Amino acid sequence: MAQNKAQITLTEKQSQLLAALREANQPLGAYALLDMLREHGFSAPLQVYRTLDQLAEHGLVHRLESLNAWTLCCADHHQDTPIFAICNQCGTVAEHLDEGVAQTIAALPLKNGFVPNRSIIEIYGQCQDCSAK
Amino acid sequence: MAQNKAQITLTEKQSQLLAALREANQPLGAYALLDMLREHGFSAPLQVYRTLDQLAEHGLVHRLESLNAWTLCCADHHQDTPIFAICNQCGTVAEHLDEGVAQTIAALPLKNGFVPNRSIIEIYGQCQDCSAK
DNA sequence: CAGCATATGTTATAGTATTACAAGAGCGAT
DNA sequence: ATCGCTCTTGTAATACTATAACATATGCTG
Repeated sequence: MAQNKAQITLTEKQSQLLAALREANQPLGAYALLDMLREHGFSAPLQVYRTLDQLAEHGLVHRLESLNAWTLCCADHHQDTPIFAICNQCGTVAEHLDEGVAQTIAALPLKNGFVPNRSIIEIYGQCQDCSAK
Repeated sequence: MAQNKAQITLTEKQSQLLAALREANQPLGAYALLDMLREHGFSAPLQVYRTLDQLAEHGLVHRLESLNAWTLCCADHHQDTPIFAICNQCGTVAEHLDEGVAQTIAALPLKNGFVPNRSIIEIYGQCQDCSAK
């Protein structure tokens, strides 16, 4: 799935989309991205979805299933399941990696003969910054 | 959130919706439920969504965020985070509970000052039945 | 029963994602 | 070079999911 990011040459559209996500500093939906990118050659939802799929293939963005939104990958993981911590208050997302947790979860259904191949872990709560206020 | 299920008196609509989910034996989207329930007094999406919300409040159904679909709660957990194992092939969902995993996950972002209050864990793979074929 | 709060019904619309097909770009074989 | 093929990109239309806004009904309390 995820490739070595160093080797990747991005297309213009892919770069633009990454820049938009970086600028927003929080997850964005496909149509929010479209609005930001209309002046950079994006004119229809499908162009956004295709570019997101391409970036996700390269492991550069992740989809947050519970938000219908997309966020930058902030780590250099490959196989590991990312664990997202999403702040209810400010909306920022932190990406955690914990091989132990990922393996424990992957192994859990295995007890019942279930063979896992993709896990989604999204945790809602309050981030440190918002707790301090 | 989830109450003692023994005490709950269900409305007619709630019972019908639960029966539909039970019959399907797999997660269903709101509009699929609507189609099944048109002859039982449901005539608009909002009626389905409201009933689903009520049942979810009582802990009788869960929403699968990555599928935009709903499934019966098959256990009698209260606080614990349910872990869903979803078969890519046949679409059936098994609900697992593992306090250890739930706590490990809940504690993970805590290291960074993040205070979690709701977790979503959905694992895709192949179930035992489908593996055997 | 009047007045209020709560729940339910109905219509319209917002938000998210994909299908279907047209048009162009790259590439090997003749 | 150009034909035919494949792969990618563009565009329009539509399907799928969820909620807003308002009307109507139901039930409780004084």
